[in-house]
Amino acid sequence: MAAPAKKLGMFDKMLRVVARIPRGRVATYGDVAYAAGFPGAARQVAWALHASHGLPWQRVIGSNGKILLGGHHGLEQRLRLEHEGVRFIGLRVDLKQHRCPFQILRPAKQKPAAKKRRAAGR
DNA sequence: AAGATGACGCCCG
DNA sequence: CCGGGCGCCATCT
Repeated sequence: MAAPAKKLGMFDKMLRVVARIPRGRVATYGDVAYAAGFPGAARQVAWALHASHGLPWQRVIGSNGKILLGGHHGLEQRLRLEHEGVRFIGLRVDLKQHRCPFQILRPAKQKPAAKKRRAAGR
C-alpha cells in the first residue's frame, strides 16, 4: 500500500479541512476538495481519509447526501452521524440542514475581523 | 511507462 | 429513483 508518501501537501490540506467540520455537520467530498484548493479532486479526499487517523471521517459524504462507504463501515458512519444529531431522509443526509458552509471549511485565513474600532463615537 | 482502481461528481435516458 | 457513461486525479500494479 501505499506509499507513504512524502508529498502529502495535497491531502494534508484536505485533512485539515475535514478536521474543521463541526460536530453535527457534514461536507461532501467535492466540498472538501474545493475548500482545500483542489477543485475536481474529490476522489483524492477519500484517499486522504484512508491515510488519516483521528479525524471526523464520518462527516464526509457524497454530493447527494448519501453515504458512499460500503460494508459495515458505511453502517458505522451512519450510526455515528445520527449519534451526533445528523438527520437522515431515507438513505441521505438532509444537506439543507447539515451541510457545512465553506466559510467554516476554509483554511483559517480569517483575519481578526478588523480591529474593531474603538469607541470613539461609535 | 501504461493500464487499472477508487469512500467522487455530473449528465443523460 | 436507478443505472450507465465519461471526466477527474493520485496511487498501485
